[in-house]
Amino acid sequence: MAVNQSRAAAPYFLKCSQCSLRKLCLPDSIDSEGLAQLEEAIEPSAPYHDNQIVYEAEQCFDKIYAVKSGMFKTVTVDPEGNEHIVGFHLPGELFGLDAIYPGKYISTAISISTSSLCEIHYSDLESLAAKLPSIQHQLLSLMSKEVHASNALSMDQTAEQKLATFLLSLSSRYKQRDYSESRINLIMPRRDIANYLNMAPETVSRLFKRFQKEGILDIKRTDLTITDMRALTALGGCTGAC
Amino acid sequence: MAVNQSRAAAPYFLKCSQCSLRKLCLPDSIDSEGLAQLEEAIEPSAPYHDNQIVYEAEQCFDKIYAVKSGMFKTVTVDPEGNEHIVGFHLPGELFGLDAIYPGKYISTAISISTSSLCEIHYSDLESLAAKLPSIQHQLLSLMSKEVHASNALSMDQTAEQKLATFLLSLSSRYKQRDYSESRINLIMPRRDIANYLNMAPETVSRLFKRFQKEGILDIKRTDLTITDMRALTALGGCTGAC
DNA sequence: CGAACAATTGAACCGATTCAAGATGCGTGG
DNA sequence: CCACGCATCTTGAATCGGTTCAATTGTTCG
Repeated sequence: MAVNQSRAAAPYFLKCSQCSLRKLCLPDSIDSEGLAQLEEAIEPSAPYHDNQIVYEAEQCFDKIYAVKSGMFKTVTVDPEGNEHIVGFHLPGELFGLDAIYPGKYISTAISISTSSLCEIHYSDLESLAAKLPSIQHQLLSLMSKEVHASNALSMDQTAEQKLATFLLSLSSRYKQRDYSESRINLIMPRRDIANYLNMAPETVSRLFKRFQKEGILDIKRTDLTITDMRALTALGGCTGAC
Repeated sequence: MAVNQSRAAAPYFLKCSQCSLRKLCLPDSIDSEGLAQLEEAIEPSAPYHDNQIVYEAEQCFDKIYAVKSGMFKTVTVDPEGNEHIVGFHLPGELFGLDAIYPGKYISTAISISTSSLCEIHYSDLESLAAKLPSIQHQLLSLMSKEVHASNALSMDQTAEQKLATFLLSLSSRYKQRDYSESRINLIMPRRDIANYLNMAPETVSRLFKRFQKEGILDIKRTDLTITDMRALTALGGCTGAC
């Protein structure tokens, strides 16, 4: 069932003033004036249903987004028309930052389930960052983090390692937002997981089966329970920075 | 011969005040006072010989670096002791930015040939960025660019596509710095190219041979000449953002 | 219930790696 | 200046992980 879904509706994310964008001020900001300015700049968006577009590739870059609930994916389309999923975005995470350099979105952002967002104009965020060092630092830090995530994915790994690392990543990201780290709702289809990890859906299926046989996890459709975190970590190898 | 090497010694890079870090102010800064402050913060480093370490993984993060001449590589080592090359850094490029988030270097930076650097303390850069919006923007823009580069590498591609894209990347990066875009000095060993692209050195060798047979390029040891840029671009597919 | 789509499973296939050998280039010392 | 030795690069043949193709089962929803 919708394990995370239900948590996503928790009070914490209900008011935009408390959405994850506010965390840009944290952990060290005591500047309440700046905090107020930040909250002023943040706008809640209308709720999204399944498979709705937030922005499209090539579109002019103006805002960045924070996930309040549900899940989003960002996808690129190469000249031959093949889609490639660049990332999944969980509650509490930002997306759209990769558009800063070209000044236009390079990917298309799409909701995966019933979801909600907060938005902020990037120009507002930049001027706030100039005023508040902690925001500037958090922003740069976040970008740095994204570089790591991308680098980790580009490492040469077996399909087994990639899937293990992917699950561990989801687990730790949910944990960080106070969701369960062992029970995860994989709302995205297998096809999307496979696409993101650059493998065939069949391979994902076979691996899930093997992991289950080995007692590492328990999966039924979208409902995943990690039963042996230690074993999964061992498979993943270099989980984080590496 | 050392095609790029000789260019690297051109006057433009001789004085640190004109090294690539200064470009953080560009293209739009007219704030000469800020420019002076930036130049103040930048320090030239002693020259590096082949295979010397700039910083090591796990070391505390304090400075970022700009390549003045030569070439550097950043490498990570996974738990099993396998090295992985994260990037090559050409004259005019920065490295060390991925250390912002963890607050420590996650890779080891090593000179590939006789090379030189400029350094800047990251704390100085952050405070300058807070004062000068153009620097802040350039910095964020650069980070955004790095995300793209990593994402491009993590795309599912054949060995052929990856090598073509790699060569095109080198070409365009050299071109951007006013070096030749068609004649490139591949000072790094085949082993390193292969490692960076996640393939076996043998595959790199075979591909170079094929590219040569197809009249796309002319390579002898480290001396590469791209003879058919159009064909190479076609092979590369989604070169840039994708 | 039945149609449409998603996930699973099995068998053939292919790209790239691995292993093993040979060729080439390069620095060193005679 | 040539001969030697070491390291890198190249080349060929066997192997393997993962994909592709094809068929089956399972799930969702009108």
